[in-house]
Amino acid sequence: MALAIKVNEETFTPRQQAVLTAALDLLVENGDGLTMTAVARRASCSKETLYKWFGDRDGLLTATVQWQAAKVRMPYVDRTHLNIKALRTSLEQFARDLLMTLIGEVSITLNRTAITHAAQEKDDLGNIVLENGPLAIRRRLKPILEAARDARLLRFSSSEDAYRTFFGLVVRDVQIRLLLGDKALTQSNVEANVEADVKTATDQFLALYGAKANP
Amino acid sequence: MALAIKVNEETFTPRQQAVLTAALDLLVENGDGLTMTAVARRASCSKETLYKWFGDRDGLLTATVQWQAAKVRMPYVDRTHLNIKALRTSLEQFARDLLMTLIGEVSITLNRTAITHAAQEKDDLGNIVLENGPLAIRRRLKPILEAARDARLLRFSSSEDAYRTFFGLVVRDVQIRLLLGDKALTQSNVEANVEADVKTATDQFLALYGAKANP
DNA sequence: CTGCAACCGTACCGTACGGTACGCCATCCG
DNA sequence: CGGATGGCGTACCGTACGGTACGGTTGCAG
Repeated sequence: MALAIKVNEETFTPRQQAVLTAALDLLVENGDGLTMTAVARRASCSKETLYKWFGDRDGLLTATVQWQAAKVRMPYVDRTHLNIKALRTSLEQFARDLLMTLIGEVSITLNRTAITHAAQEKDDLGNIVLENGPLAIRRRLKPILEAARDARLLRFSSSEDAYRTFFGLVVRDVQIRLLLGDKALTQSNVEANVEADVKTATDQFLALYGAKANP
Repeated sequence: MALAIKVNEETFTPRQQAVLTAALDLLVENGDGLTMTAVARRASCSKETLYKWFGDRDGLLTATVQWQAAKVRMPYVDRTHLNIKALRTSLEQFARDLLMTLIGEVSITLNRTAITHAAQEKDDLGNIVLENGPLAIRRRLKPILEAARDARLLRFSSSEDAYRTFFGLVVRDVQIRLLLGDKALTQSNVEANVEADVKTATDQFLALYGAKANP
Protein backbone atom coordinates (compact mmCIF):
# COMPACT_ATOMS: atom_id res chain seq x y z
CA MET A 1 0.00 0.00 0.00
CA ALA A 2 1.80 2.98 -1.39
CA LEU A 3 -0.16 5.41 0.65
CA ALA A 4 0.76 3.98 3.99
CA ILE A 5 4.39 4.32 3.04
CA LYS A 6 3.87 7.89 2.01
CA VAL A 7 2.14 8.63 5.26
CA ASN A 8 4.84 6.97 7.26
CA GLU A 9 7.53 8.98 5.58
CA GLU A 10 5.59 12.13 6.13
CA THR A 11 6.52 12.07 9.75
CA PHE A 12 5.36 14.91 11.91
CA THR A 13 7.17 16.12 14.97
CA PRO A 14 5.22 15.88 18.23
CA ARG A 15 4.69 19.63 18.15
CA GLN A 16 3.31 19.39 14.66
CA GLN A 17 1.05 16.56 15.71
CA ALA A 18 -0.24 18.73 18.50
CA VAL A 19 -1.09 21.33 15.91
CA LEU A 20 -2.83 18.72 13.76
CA THR A 21 -4.75 17.52 16.78
CA ALA A 22 -5.89 21.05 17.44
CA ALA A 23 -6.95 21.39 13.82
CA LEU A 24 -8.87 18.13 13.94
CA ASP A 25 -10.56 19.11 17.18
CA LEU A 26 -11.67 22.38 15.66
CA LEU A 27 -12.85 20.54 12.60
CA VAL A 28 -14.93 18.18 14.70
CA GLU A 29 -16.33 20.90 16.90
CA ASN A 30 -16.80 23.67 14.48
CA GLY A 31 -17.62 21.96 11.23
CA ASP A 32 -15.43 23.09 8.41
CA GLY A 33 -15.29 26.61 9.83
CA LEU A 34 -11.62 26.00 10.31
CA THR A 35 -9.66 29.24 10.36
CA MET A 36 -5.93 29.59 10.57
CA THR A 37 -6.27 32.03 13.42
CA ALA A 38 -8.38 29.56 15.39
CA VAL A 39 -5.88 26.74 14.88
CA ALA A 40 -3.02 29.00 15.90
CA ARG A 41 -4.80 30.08 19.03
CA ARG A 42 -5.89 26.55 19.93
CA ALA A 43 -2.44 25.13 19.37
CA SER A 44 -0.72 28.11 20.97
CA CYS A 45 1.42 28.71 17.98
CA SER A 46 1.77 31.58 15.56
CA LYS A 47 0.16 31.71 12.19
CA GLU A 48 3.57 32.24 10.71
CA THR A 49 4.59 28.83 11.99
CA LEU A 50 1.51 27.25 10.47
CA TYR A 51 2.37 28.67 7.08
CA LYS A 52 5.98 27.67 7.47
CA TRP A 53 5.07 24.07 8.28
CA PHE A 54 2.07 23.47 6.06
CA GLY A 55 2.33 26.02 3.29
CA ASP A 56 -1.23 27.25 3.26
CA ARG A 57 -4.66 26.44 4.58
CA ASP A 58 -5.12 23.58 2.16
CA GLY A 59 -1.81 22.12 3.20
CA LEU A 60 -2.85 22.16 6.82
CA LEU A 61 -6.17 20.59 5.97
CA THR A 62 -4.54 17.93 3.85
CA ALA A 63 -1.97 17.13 6.50
CA THR A 64 -4.69 16.83 9.12
CA VAL A 65 -6.87 14.54 7.06
CA GLN A 66 -3.94 12.47 5.89
CA TRP A 67 -2.52 12.06 9.35
CA GLN A 68 -5.84 11.17 10.86
CA ALA A 69 -7.10 8.96 8.05
CA ALA A 70 -3.94 6.90 8.19
CA LYS A 71 -4.76 6.01 11.76
CA VAL A 72 -7.62 3.79 10.63
CA ARG A 73 -6.54 0.29 11.34
CA MET A 74 -7.84 -2.76 9.60
CA PRO A 75 -8.22 -5.96 11.55
CA TYR A 76 -5.62 -8.57 10.97
CA VAL A 77 -6.91 -11.81 9.57
CA ASP A 78 -5.12 -15.10 9.46
CA ARG A 79 -5.56 -16.39 5.93
CA THR A 80 -3.87 -19.70 6.50
CA HIS A 81 -6.48 -21.34 8.75
CA LEU A 82 -9.61 -20.57 6.85
CA ASN A 83 -12.65 -22.53 7.74
CA ILE A 84 -16.23 -21.43 7.76
CA LYS A 85 -16.12 -20.43 11.39
CA ALA A 86 -12.93 -18.41 11.00
CA LEU A 87 -14.31 -16.79 7.88
CA ARG A 88 -17.45 -15.75 9.66
CA THR A 89 -15.42 -14.32 12.50
CA SER A 90 -13.22 -12.41 10.07
CA LEU A 91 -16.17 -10.99 8.21
CA GLU A 92 -17.79 -9.93 11.44
CA GLN A 93 -14.56 -8.35 12.49
CA PHE A 94 -14.40 -6.37 9.27
CA ALA A 95 -18.01 -5.35 9.50
CA ARG A 96 -17.65 -4.23 13.09
CA ASP A 97 -14.50 -2.31 12.35
CA LEU A 98 -16.06 -0.63 9.34
CA LEU A 99 -19.21 0.34 11.16
CA MET A 100 -17.51 1.50 14.32
CA THR A 101 -15.13 3.62 12.29
CA LEU A 102 -17.60 5.34 10.08
CA ILE A 103 -20.07 6.20 12.79
CA GLY A 104 -17.35 7.92 14.78
CA GLU A 105 -17.33 11.68 14.90
CA VAL A 106 -13.85 11.84 13.48
CA SER A 107 -14.78 9.78 10.46
CA ILE A 108 -17.90 11.81 9.85
CA THR A 109 -15.94 15.02 10.09
CA LEU A 110 -13.22 13.78 7.78
CA ASN A 111 -15.70 12.59 5.21
CA ARG A 112 -17.65 15.81 5.36
CA THR A 113 -14.51 17.85 4.98
CA ALA A 114 -13.34 15.78 2.06
CA ILE A 115 -16.73 15.98 0.37
CA THR A 116 -16.86 19.72 0.84
CA HIS A 117 -13.40 19.86 -0.63
CA ALA A 118 -14.42 17.67 -3.56
CA ALA A 119 -17.28 20.06 -4.25
CA GLN A 120 -14.64 22.46 -5.47
CA GLU A 121 -12.26 21.37 -8.15
CA LYS A 122 -9.94 20.04 -5.43
CA ASP A 123 -10.11 16.30 -5.01
CA ASP A 124 -7.04 15.85 -2.82
CA LEU A 125 -8.89 15.16 0.37
CA GLY A 126 -11.47 13.02 -1.36
CA ASN A 127 -8.79 10.72 -2.64
CA ILE A 128 -7.06 10.54 0.71
CA VAL A 129 -10.24 9.58 2.49
CA LEU A 130 -11.18 7.14 -0.24
CA GLU A 131 -7.75 5.59 -0.13
CA ASN A 132 -7.82 5.14 3.62
CA GLY A 133 -11.49 4.28 3.85
CA PRO A 134 -13.41 2.24 1.30
CA LEU A 135 -10.40 1.36 -0.81
CA ALA A 136 -8.32 0.28 2.17
CA ILE A 137 -11.09 -2.03 3.22
CA ARG A 138 -11.32 -3.38 -0.26
CA ARG A 139 -7.61 -4.10 -0.40
CA ARG A 140 -7.75 -5.98 2.87
CA LEU A 141 -11.01 -7.78 2.30
CA LYS A 142 -10.54 -8.95 -1.26
CA PRO A 143 -7.65 -11.34 -0.59
CA ILE A 144 -9.64 -12.92 2.18
CA LEU A 145 -12.65 -13.36 -0.02
CA GLU A 146 -10.49 -14.90 -2.68
CA ALA A 147 -8.79 -17.16 -0.21
CA ALA A 148 -12.20 -18.25 0.99
CA ARG A 149 -13.21 -18.96 -2.57
CA ASP A 150 -10.10 -21.01 -3.10
CA ALA A 151 -11.00 -22.92 0.05
CA ARG A 152 -14.45 -23.52 -1.41
CA LEU A 153 -16.10 -21.57 1.37
CA LEU A 154 -17.45 -18.86 -0.90
CA ARG A 155 -18.64 -18.74 -4.45
CA PHE A 156 -18.59 -15.67 -6.65
CA SER A 157 -17.40 -14.72 -10.07
CA SER A 158 -16.14 -11.25 -9.20
CA SER A 159 -14.43 -10.51 -5.93
CA GLU A 160 -15.04 -6.85 -6.65
CA ASP A 161 -18.77 -7.40 -6.69
CA ALA A 162 -18.59 -9.55 -3.61
CA TYR A 163 -16.70 -6.86 -1.72
CA ARG A 164 -19.11 -4.16 -2.77
CA THR A 165 -22.08 -6.25 -1.74
CA PHE A 166 -20.50 -6.77 1.64
CA PHE A 167 -19.93 -3.04 1.95
CA GLY A 168 -23.53 -2.34 1.07
CA LEU A 169 -24.91 -4.91 3.48
CA VAL A 170 -22.86 -3.49 6.30
CA VAL A 171 -23.13 0.23 5.71
CA ARG A 172 -26.61 0.44 4.19
CA ASP A 173 -27.91 3.98 4.60
CA VAL A 174 -26.11 4.69 7.84
CA GLN A 175 -23.23 6.71 6.49
CA ILE A 176 -25.16 8.99 4.19
CA ARG A 177 -27.69 9.69 6.90
CA LEU A 178 -24.99 10.53 9.40
CA LEU A 179 -23.23 12.75 6.88
CA LEU A 180 -26.47 14.58 6.24
CA GLY A 181 -26.95 15.05 9.95
CA ASP A 182 -30.02 12.89 10.40
CA LYS A 183 -31.15 13.66 13.90
CA ALA A 184 -32.99 10.36 14.15
CA LEU A 185 -29.61 8.62 14.05
CA THR A 186 -27.72 9.55 17.18
CA GLN A 187 -24.36 7.96 17.49
CA SER A 188 -25.20 6.08 20.65
CA ASN A 189 -28.36 4.92 18.97
CA VAL A 190 -26.43 3.40 16.11
CA GLU A 191 -23.66 2.13 18.30
CA ALA A 192 -26.12 0.10 20.35
CA ASN A 193 -27.15 -1.80 17.24
CA VAL A 194 -23.72 -2.41 15.82
CA GLU A 195 -23.42 -5.96 17.04
CA ALA A 196 -26.81 -6.97 15.73
CA ASP A 197 -26.16 -5.24 12.41
CA VAL A 198 -22.78 -6.90 12.10
CA LYS A 199 -24.29 -10.29 12.62
CA THR A 200 -27.13 -9.66 10.22
CA ALA A 201 -24.86 -8.35 7.50
CA THR A 202 -22.51 -11.29 7.85
CA ASP A 203 -25.36 -13.77 7.78
CA GLN A 204 -26.77 -12.14 4.71
CA PHE A 205 -23.45 -12.08 2.96
CA LEU A 206 -22.86 -15.72 3.68
CA ALA A 207 -26.37 -16.53 2.57
CA LEU A 208 -25.63 -14.88 -0.75
CA TYR A 209 -22.07 -16.03 -1.32
CA GLY A 210 -21.61 -19.02 0.92
CA ALA A 211 -20.69 -22.13 -1.02
CA LYS A 212 -23.73 -24.05 0.16
CA ALA A 213 -26.19 -21.30 -0.57
CA ASN A 214 -24.85 -20.50 -3.99
CA PRO A 215 -24.76 -23.65 -6.11
CA MET B 1 -43.79 17.93 9.50
CA ALA B 2 -43.63 21.62 8.88
CA LEU B 3 -41.05 21.18 6.21
CA ALA B 4 -43.06 19.14 3.76
CA ILE B 5 -45.97 21.49 4.12
CA LYS B 6 -43.68 24.39 3.48
CA VAL B 7 -42.51 22.80 0.25
CA ASN B 8 -45.98 22.40 -1.11
CA GLU B 9 -47.10 25.88 -0.18
CA GLU B 10 -43.90 27.53 -1.19
CA THR B 11 -44.74 27.97 -4.83
CA PHE B 12 -42.28 29.95 -6.87
CA THR B 13 -43.08 32.29 -9.71
CA PRO B 14 -41.48 31.48 -13.07
CA ARG B 15 -39.06 34.33 -12.57
CA GLN B 16 -38.08 32.98 -9.21
CA GLN B 17 -37.65 29.54 -10.67
CA ALA B 18 -35.33 31.00 -13.27
CA VAL B 19 -33.27 32.41 -10.43
CA LEU B 20 -33.26 29.05 -8.67
CA THR B 21 -32.20 27.36 -11.89
CA ALA B 22 -29.32 29.78 -12.19
CA ALA B 23 -28.35 29.08 -8.60
CA LEU B 24 -28.48 25.34 -9.16
CA ASP B 25 -26.41 25.63 -12.32
CA LEU B 26 -23.78 27.59 -10.51
CA LEU B 27 -23.83 25.07 -7.71
CA VAL B 28 -23.29 22.23 -10.14
CA GLU B 29 -20.58 24.01 -12.06
CA ASN B 30 -18.75 25.77 -9.36
CA GLY B 31 -19.06 23.52 -6.37
CA ASP B 32 -20.37 25.32 -3.34
CA GLY B 33 -18.62 28.51 -4.39
CA LEU B 34 -22.02 30.02 -4.78
CA THR B 35 -21.95 33.79 -4.37
CA MET B 36 -24.91 36.11 -4.39
CA THR B 37 -23.24 38.30 -6.96
CA ALA B 38 -22.72 35.35 -9.28
CA VAL B 39 -26.35 34.28 -8.99
CA ALA B 40 -27.56 37.81 -9.61
CA ARG B 41 -25.39 38.13 -12.68
CA ARG B 42 -26.33 34.70 -14.03
CA ALA B 43 -30.02 35.28 -13.49
CA SER B 44 -29.87 38.89 -14.65
CA CYS B 45 -31.43 40.17 -11.52
CA SER B 46 -30.28 42.47 -8.79
CA LYS B 47 -28.90 41.33 -5.50
CA GLU B 48 -31.53 43.41 -3.81
CA THR B 49 -34.19 41.23 -5.42
CA LEU B 50 -32.45 38.11 -4.23
CA TYR B 51 -32.48 39.35 -0.68
CA LYS B 52 -36.05 40.47 -1.00
CA TRP B 53 -37.21 37.09 -2.24
CA PHE B 54 -35.04 34.74 -0.27
CA GLY B 55 -33.96 36.67 2.78
CA ASP B 56 -30.30 35.80 2.79
CA ARG B 57 -27.80 33.45 1.23
CA ASP B 58 -28.99 30.53 3.30
CA GLY B 59 -32.54 31.19 2.25
CA LEU B 60 -31.56 31.11 -1.39
CA LEU B 61 -29.61 27.92 -0.87
CA THR B 62 -32.46 26.33 1.01
CA ALA B 63 -34.99 27.34 -1.61
CA THR B 64 -32.79 25.94 -4.35
CA VAL B 65 -32.23 22.62 -2.66
CA GLN B 66 -35.85 22.35 -1.60
CA TRP B 67 -37.18 23.15 -5.01
CA GLN B 68 -34.83 20.77 -6.76
CA ALA B 69 -35.04 17.95 -4.25
CA ALA B 70 -38.80 17.97 -4.46
CA LYS B 71 -38.52 17.17 -8.15
CA VAL B 72 -37.32 13.66 -7.41
CA ARG B 73 -40.07 11.37 -8.49
CA MET B 74 -40.66 7.94 -7.16
CA PRO B 75 -41.99 5.26 -9.45
CA TYR B 76 -45.60 4.42 -9.07
CA VAL B 77 -46.32 0.88 -8.10
CA ASP B 78 -49.60 -0.91 -8.25
CA ARG B 79 -50.03 -2.61 -4.92
CA THR B 80 -53.20 -4.42 -5.78
CA HIS B 81 -51.86 -6.93 -8.30
CA LEU B 82 -48.84 -8.19 -6.47
CA ASN B 83 -47.33 -11.38 -7.69
CA ILE B 84 -43.72 -12.39 -7.72
CA LYS B 85 -43.15 -11.06 -11.19
CA ALA B 86 -44.77 -7.72 -10.47
CA LEU B 87 -42.81 -7.47 -7.25
CA ARG B 88 -39.56 -8.08 -9.01
CA THR B 89 -40.41 -5.46 -11.60
CA SER B 90 -41.30 -2.98 -8.90
CA LEU B 91 -38.12 -3.58 -7.02
CA GLU B 92 -36.08 -3.21 -10.16
CA GLN B 93 -37.91 -0.01 -10.90
CA PHE B 94 -37.07 1.36 -7.49
CA ALA B 95 -33.49 0.27 -7.73
CA ARG B 96 -33.08 1.81 -11.16
CA ASP B 97 -34.69 5.04 -10.09
CA LEU B 98 -32.59 5.25 -6.97
CA LEU B 99 -29.35 4.56 -8.78
CA MET B 100 -30.07 6.81 -11.72
CA THR B 101 -31.00 9.64 -9.40
CA LEU B 102 -28.05 9.50 -7.09
CA ILE B 103 -25.42 9.18 -9.77
CA GLY B 104 -26.71 12.33 -11.46
CA GLU B 105 -24.71 15.52 -11.15
CA VAL B 106 -27.62 17.33 -9.61
CA SER B 107 -28.02 14.77 -6.87
CA ILE B 108 -24.31 14.71 -6.16
CA THR B 109 -24.23 18.48 -5.96
CA LEU B 110 -27.27 18.63 -3.71
CA ASN B 111 -25.90 16.01 -1.39
CA ARG B 112 -22.52 17.66 -1.24
CA THR B 113 -24.08 21.01 -0.52
CA ALA B 114 -26.27 19.57 2.19
CA ILE B 115 -23.37 17.72 3.76
CA THR B 116 -21.25 20.84 3.71
CA HIS B 117 -24.12 22.63 5.32
CA ALA B 118 -24.53 19.92 7.93
CA ALA B 119 -20.87 20.29 8.79
CA GLN B 120 -21.81 23.59 10.35
CA GLU B 121 -24.44 23.61 13.01
CA LYS B 122 -27.03 24.08 10.26
CA ASP B 123 -28.95 20.94 9.39
CA ASP B 124 -31.67 22.47 7.28
CA LEU B 125 -30.39 21.26 3.96
CA GLY B 126 -29.43 17.91 5.35
CA ASN B 127 -32.97 17.28 6.46
CA ILE B 128 -34.41 18.45 3.18
CA VAL B 129 -32.21 16.13 1.19
CA LEU B 130 -32.84 13.30 3.59
CA GLU B 131 -36.54 13.87 3.45
CA ASN B 132 -36.63 13.88 -0.34
CA GLY B 133 -33.98 11.22 -0.80
CA PRO B 134 -33.54 8.17 1.42
CA LEU B 135 -36.61 8.83 3.53
CA ALA B 136 -38.84 9.39 0.52
CA ILE B 137 -37.72 6.09 -0.88
CA ARG B 138 -38.37 4.45 2.43
CA ARG B 139 -41.87 5.85 2.61
CA ARG B 140 -42.67 4.54 -0.84
CA LEU B 141 -40.93 1.22 -0.59
CA LYS B 142 -42.05 0.10 2.84
CA PRO B 143 -45.73 -0.25 2.01
CA ILE B 144 -44.84 -2.34 -0.99
CA LEU B 145 -42.61 -4.58 1.04
CA GLU B 146 -45.34 -4.99 3.59
CA ALA B 147 -47.93 -5.70 0.95
CA ALA B 148 -45.61 -8.32 -0.48
CA ARG B 149 -45.23 -9.82 2.93
CA ASP B 150 -48.97 -9.94 3.34
CA ALA B 151 -49.15 -11.66 -0.02
CA ARG B 152 -46.60 -14.19 1.24
CA LEU B 153 -44.11 -13.13 -1.37
CA LEU B 154 -41.57 -11.85 1.13
CA ARG B 155 -40.61 -12.78 4.63
CA PHE B 156 -39.06 -10.47 7.15
CA SER B 157 -39.65 -9.41 10.70
CA SER B 158 -38.84 -5.74 10.29
CA SER B 159 -39.77 -3.83 7.16
CA GLU B 160 -37.31 -1.20 8.26
CA ASP B 161 -34.45 -3.65 8.10
CA ALA B 162 -35.68 -5.01 4.80
CA TYR B 163 -35.77 -1.55 3.30
CA ARG B 164 -32.31 -0.72 4.54
CA THR B 165 -30.92 -3.95 3.18
CA PHE B 166 -32.42 -3.16 -0.18
CA PHE B 167 -30.87 0.30 -0.05
CA GLY B 168 -27.47 -1.16 0.78
CA LEU B 169 -27.63 -3.78 -1.94
CA VAL B 170 -28.50 -1.15 -4.53
CA VAL B 171 -26.28 1.74 -3.54
CA ARG B 172 -23.30 -0.14 -2.11
CA ASP B 173 -20.28 2.16 -2.15
CA VAL B 174 -21.30 4.08 -5.25
CA GLN B 175 -22.70 7.16 -3.58
CA ILE B 176 -19.92 7.77 -1.09
CA ARG B 177 -17.31 7.29 -3.79
CA LEU B 178 -19.05 9.74 -6.09
CA LEU B 179 -19.43 12.25 -3.28
CA LEU B 180 -15.73 11.96 -2.53
CA GLY B 181 -14.94 12.53 -6.18
CA ASP B 182 -13.50 9.12 -6.98
CA LYS B 183 -12.00 9.53 -10.41
CA ALA B 184 -12.25 5.82 -11.07
CA LEU B 185 -16.02 6.19 -11.07
CA THR B 186 -17.02 8.33 -14.00
CA GLN B 187 -20.70 8.86 -14.38
CA SER B 188 -20.92 7.19 -17.77
CA ASN B 189 -18.94 4.32 -16.33
CA VAL B 190 -21.47 3.80 -13.59
CA GLU B 191 -24.41 4.47 -15.82
CA ALA B 192 -23.40 1.69 -18.16
CA ASN B 193 -23.64 -0.81 -15.32
CA VAL B 194 -26.89 0.37 -13.87
CA GLU B 195 -29.02 -2.30 -15.48
CA ALA B 196 -26.76 -5.12 -14.40
CA ASP B 197 -26.47 -3.71 -10.89
CA VAL B 198 -30.22 -3.29 -10.65
CA LYS B 199 -30.77 -6.88 -11.59
CA THR B 200 -28.10 -8.16 -9.24
CA ALA B 201 -29.40 -6.15 -6.33
CA THR B 202 -32.96 -7.29 -6.91
CA ASP B 203 -31.90 -10.90 -7.22
CA GLN B 204 -29.92 -10.66 -4.03
CA PHE B 205 -32.75 -8.99 -2.18
CA LEU B 206 -35.19 -11.65 -3.28
CA ALA B 207 -32.72 -14.34 -2.39
CA LEU B 208 -32.54 -12.95 1.13
CA TYR B 209 -36.15 -12.04 1.69
CA GLY B 210 -38.10 -14.04 -0.86
CA ALA B 211 -40.61 -16.36 0.76
CA LYS B 212 -39.05 -19.47 -0.71
CA ALA B 213 -35.52 -18.57 0.24
CA ASN B 214 -36.32 -17.54 3.76
CA PRO B 215 -38.16 -20.34 5.50
C1' DC C 1 -49.80 62.31 -17.84
C1' DT C 2 -48.66 61.16 -13.21
C1' DG C 3 -47.67 58.45 -9.49
C1' DC C 4 -46.31 54.07 -7.91
C1' DA C 5 -44.44 49.57 -7.50
C1' DA C 6 -41.23 46.23 -9.03
C1' DC C 7 -36.90 45.44 -10.40
C1' DC C 8 -32.25 46.00 -12.67
C1' DG C 9 -27.49 47.56 -12.33
C1' DT C 10 -24.00 49.26 -9.72
C1' DA C 11 -21.67 51.37 -6.25
C1' DC C 12 -20.80 51.00 -1.55
C1' DC C 13 -19.93 49.28 3.39
C1' DG C 14 -18.36 46.10 6.98
C1' DT C 15 -16.37 42.10 8.21
C1' DA C 16 -14.02 37.85 8.14
C1' DC C 17 -10.28 35.54 6.90
C1' DG C 18 -6.00 34.07 4.25
C1' DG C 19 -1.59 35.45 4.19
C1' DT C 20 2.64 38.48 5.67
C1' DA C 21 5.66 41.31 8.58
C1' DC C 22 7.71 42.43 12.70
C1' DG C 23 8.95 42.67 17.60
C1' DC C 24 10.04 39.79 21.42
C1' DC C 25 11.54 35.79 24.06
C1' DA C 26 13.73 31.21 24.83
C1' DT C 27 17.07 27.90 23.85
C1' DC C 28 21.31 26.47 22.08
C1' DC C 29 26.11 26.85 20.51
C1' DG C 30 30.55 29.00 20.44
C1' DC D 1 28.27 36.14 27.61
C1' DG D 2 26.70 37.11 22.73
C1' DG D 3 24.90 36.02 18.42
C1' DA D 4 21.72 33.11 15.98
C1' DT D 5 17.76 30.27 15.25
C1' DG D 6 13.02 28.94 16.06
C1' DG D 7 8.89 30.03 17.43
C1' DC D 8 5.10 32.94 19.92
C1' DG D 9 1.96 36.86 19.71
C1' DT D 10 0.12 40.59 17.41
C1' DA D 11 -0.61 43.93 14.24
C1' DC D 12 -1.39 44.62 9.62
C1' DC D 13 -2.80 44.20 4.50
C1' DG D 14 -5.68 42.81 0.64
C1' DT D 15 -9.48 40.71 -0.99
C1' DA D 16 -13.73 38.37 -1.39
C1' DC D 17 -18.15 38.29 -0.25
C1' DG D 18 -22.63 39.05 2.39
C1' DG D 19 -25.63 42.58 2.78
C1' DT D 20 -27.51 47.56 1.83
C1' DA D 21 -28.51 51.85 -0.62
C1' DC D 22 -29.68 54.37 -4.51
C1' DG D 23 -30.51 56.02 -9.13
C1' DG D 24 -32.65 54.66 -13.43
C1' DT D 25 -36.08 52.08 -16.19
C1' DT D 26 -40.23 49.63 -17.28
C1' DG D 27 -45.02 48.72 -16.79
C1' DC D 28 -49.35 49.54 -14.95
C1' DA D 29 -53.39 51.98 -12.56
C1' DG D 30 -56.06 55.86 -12.11
